[in-house]
Amino acid sequence: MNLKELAELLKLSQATVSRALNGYPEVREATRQRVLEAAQKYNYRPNTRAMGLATGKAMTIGHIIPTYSQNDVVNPVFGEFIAGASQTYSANGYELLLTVTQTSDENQTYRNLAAKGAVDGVIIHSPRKDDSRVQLLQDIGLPFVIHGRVNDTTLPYSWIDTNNRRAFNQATRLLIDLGHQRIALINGPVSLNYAWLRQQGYEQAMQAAGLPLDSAIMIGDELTETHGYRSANQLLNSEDPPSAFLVSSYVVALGVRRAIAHAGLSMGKDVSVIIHDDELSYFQNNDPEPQFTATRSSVRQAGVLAARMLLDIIDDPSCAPLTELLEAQLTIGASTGPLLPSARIKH
Amino acid sequence: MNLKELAELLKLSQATVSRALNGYPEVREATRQRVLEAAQKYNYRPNTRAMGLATGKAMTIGHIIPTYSQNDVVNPVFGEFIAGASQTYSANGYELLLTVTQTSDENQTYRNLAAKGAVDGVIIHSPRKDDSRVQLLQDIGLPFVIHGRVNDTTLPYSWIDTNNRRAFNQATRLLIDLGHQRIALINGPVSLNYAWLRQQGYEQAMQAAGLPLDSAIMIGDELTETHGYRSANQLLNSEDPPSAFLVSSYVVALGVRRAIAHAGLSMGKDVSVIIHDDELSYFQNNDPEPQFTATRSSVRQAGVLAARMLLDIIDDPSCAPLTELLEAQLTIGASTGPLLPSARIKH
DNA sequence: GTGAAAGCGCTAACAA
DNA sequence: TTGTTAGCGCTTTCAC
Repeated sequence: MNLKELAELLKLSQATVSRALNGYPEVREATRQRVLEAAQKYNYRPNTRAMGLATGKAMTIGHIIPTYSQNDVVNPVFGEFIAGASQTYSANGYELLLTVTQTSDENQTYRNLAAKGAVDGVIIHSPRKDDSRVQLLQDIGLPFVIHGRVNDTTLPYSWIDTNNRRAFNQATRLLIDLGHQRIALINGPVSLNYAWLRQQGYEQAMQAAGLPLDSAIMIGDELTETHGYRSANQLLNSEDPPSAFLVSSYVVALGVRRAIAHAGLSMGKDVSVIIHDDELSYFQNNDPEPQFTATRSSVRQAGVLAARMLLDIIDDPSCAPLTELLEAQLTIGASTGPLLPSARIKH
Repeated sequence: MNLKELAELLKLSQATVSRALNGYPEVREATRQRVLEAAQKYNYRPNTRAMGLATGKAMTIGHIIPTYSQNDVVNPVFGEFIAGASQTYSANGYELLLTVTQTSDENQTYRNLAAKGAVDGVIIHSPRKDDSRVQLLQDIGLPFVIHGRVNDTTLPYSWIDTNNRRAFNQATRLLIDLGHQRIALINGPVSLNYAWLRQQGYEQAMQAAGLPLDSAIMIGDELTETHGYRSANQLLNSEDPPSAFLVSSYVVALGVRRAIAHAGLSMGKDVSVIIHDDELSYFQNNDPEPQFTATRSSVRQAGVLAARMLLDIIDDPSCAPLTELLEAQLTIGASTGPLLPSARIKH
């Protein structure tokens, strides 16, 4: 069923039917009712492409997920983030176009998307510390919001991010308070800005406590179990093994735990582990009630907000960049042995 | 830059330029070269919507992710699956439209997508044991492939799935071989078919060994850490606690481990745990070399294949349903104490 | 308050 | 081999 057929059926012009459907005021109320009913009855939906052609708007937002290596792993939080964004989109009549792209040809990806007129704006994922996409998108004139931030740029842009630096600063302080001096940081790839910020938070806490920084115990790589195992294994077998691990992502932590078990050490006794994960985290301690909070919902909320921001920008492209820094809620999962309730990090 | 402008620039008709670009044979080679160069130079990309309108094809595939509760969790494997599918799509000039929908209005979602002409076909995720979507999509006439299978239907349809029943049958057998008699199954929601199949595999292995089935130790719920903790905690504190856990997904396993620690038990000694996870898994034992295989790549591969199948169906709608059953590769992660190398499950 | 007609950017008959 | 023309389904002036 298309407009023409619907109009013929109603013995009205396409124009009137269109106006009635789109809420234009000049349509007589009785007519509108008639149109609405018929549309309902015949399950009429305006054709997206035709509408887009006529209005010049795609009513579509692109989400672009870069993969940095051939078999790169997709960040598990994407699912939640996108679920949140999707909610905002459908509430506003937008659709979500997902593109997975290799870093090598990512510039082309953005250019194509803009040139094809496939999207009205994009959300950028996994920003690097120094990311040329900010410049590129501003050149193209495609509205965008970054999920995360870029470090090495002076250009203004819109973003939403969790406070990674603060979260890691606090987690490091917690381990220091527990008496640890040699704390390993098992991180994501430091070329990605979130990992860089996490490292900064760690470094600041260490320095503030007068503890030395040792690049040998700060290891960044893809968020895989293998990374966790290899890194922890290597460190535990080194001359001067750490007494604690601060780990990005519970997937990596699975590997760290395995290495600890493999070394015959007892977690929470011989060695402490703190996990930060955007998606899932909990306190592991001896409370009778589980101290658990999933932060999945906050990642989803970030998606909702990011989408909202982007739609606002599209509405008013001249508006100043929008930014949003979310404090991580209870995102520290710990297996530290003598973890005291008072030491718990609330955000 | 659009077709019209490009054609004027080249002093050719739009038709000729279009033909040159689309590889029609009747264009003179010299002309084609001229067109191709100009297109390249001006970074011309045909407008997707206009093309779609003219051809009647959307060149877009929809992926629909149902959420069953308000704050349902998005299955972490979606990311990998979609990354794989995306690869197939871009190689064939298709785009990926992602929709997250509530189960309550999911029928409308599919109807809308079809009526709006937004997609040429869809991939269905998270099929239920008895899923009306098969019937619905066949009624609508929208080509589709299911990621997973539906149990209670006689209708033919196309699907790709991992062999969940077999994986859980083997995992259960492994635990039985290790001497366990009371094995708890901490599963996903049994209304979802994958969980149902996993349960079947478990039940068959138990029955084949002459062991009783006890519905009190088969608990299905959302794949969250909380589910794992609560279920395991309850079972460990019951009159007749299990000596082993077979767990769907490592996220759930995190909770199970926590409950075990909380009960003062030692994992792999007092109690055994086997984890099955489509996305990530490994053997945890005492081998010097980590026995680890990530199956993320196989989920991604499933995405590649599913997309390929769907495009084939769209090409030839009259073809017979395509199906693909993937054997899980080393998808059992174990923490079983006396796990012998010979007991390892290869697929 | 409603209709006729032009046009969004492209493809595909049909002509030449 | 190339050009002309008529749509694809919708919105939006401009008349009435």
